[in-house]
Amino acid sequence: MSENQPKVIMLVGPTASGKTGLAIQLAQALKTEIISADSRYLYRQLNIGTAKPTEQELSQVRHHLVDCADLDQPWSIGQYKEEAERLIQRLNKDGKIPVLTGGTGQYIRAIRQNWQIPELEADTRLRHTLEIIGEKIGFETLYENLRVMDPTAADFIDYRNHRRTVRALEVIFKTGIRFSQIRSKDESPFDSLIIGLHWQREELYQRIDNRIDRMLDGGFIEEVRDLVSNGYKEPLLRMGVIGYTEVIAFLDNQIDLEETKTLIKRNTRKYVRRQANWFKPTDPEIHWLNAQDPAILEKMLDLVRDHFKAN
RNA sequence: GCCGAGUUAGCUCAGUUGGUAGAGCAUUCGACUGAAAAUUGAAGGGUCCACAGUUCGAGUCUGUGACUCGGCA
Repeated sequence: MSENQPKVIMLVGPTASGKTGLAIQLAQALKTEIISADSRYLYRQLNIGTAKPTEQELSQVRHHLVDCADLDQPWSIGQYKEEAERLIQRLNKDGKIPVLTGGTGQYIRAIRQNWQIPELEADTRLRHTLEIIGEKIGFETLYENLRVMDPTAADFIDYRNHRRTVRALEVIFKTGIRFSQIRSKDESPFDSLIIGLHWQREELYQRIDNRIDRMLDGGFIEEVRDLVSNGYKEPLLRMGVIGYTEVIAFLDNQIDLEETKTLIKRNTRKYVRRQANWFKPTDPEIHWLNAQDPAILEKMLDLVRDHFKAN
């Protein structure tokens, strides 16, 4: 690793694994700051249901990329990567090794693998049009069109995945270039230490269940009711935020409270399993630590020392 | 005690006129380049309550037993 490579500590793990608290402790010990890698912490309007760090927690250590967007102006992977990388650079200039933490695997991987993301903002109208066409002519036919224009992209996109098919076509139509040609990976410009928090599934599921019960008893329903009355129902449903979707159904009298709880728990477990695809036990770069180890903070500090001592 | 209904995957249940079984949910694994807490693919898992009988062949028909749930006494 070269001397001038900006350094970053990534703290990853599934939802409810304890990242928030440990990141704060770690950042305090290292006198540094936290960069969130959570696609739902970005939005000011989302709080209890996303288990966002509390005011009190946020005041302990400087956090970045939390509460920086509005629900009606959603961020994206491209924007996230740009901002996060800028922050990593800047904090390094101040002599700090930032702690990048969050559960959005795509964001983390984009930085780790230095994804070159097509610089093309989402065109909601075009997407909508393509979806309508897909429904008319059949998504298989739409997909066949993609195969003709960009066979490579068709190879890595499942024809049943409408959303990805539509995005690929969107890029092709708007740029005239094949989707598979504009996206790429690159060597990471950062010297990163990646620490993962490991839990047994059963225990994690239990923690999640408890956390959801606490959210629902702790004002989550009121939070969603306020959002709905402030006109955020549409963006919330479109975005598909676990918890919010189910509570909206509850407020609309489509399901009762018991069912709401069950559904949120079920969907959160599914999310945990999807997250595990981004943070794999077999990933050679992730230093997995047992999340329940009482000495975990010391172990993290050891890892930091060992990893960065060379430079 | 009598009458009725039932017993099939971890759970809830399908299973057509007999040809050794399916769905949803759950569980597990995978994909992911400007919506990603999104979107999406795949897999594992059943001595079909037990025993006997009819039949070339029984989850399916017959008998007996066990258990469950209703109703009546």
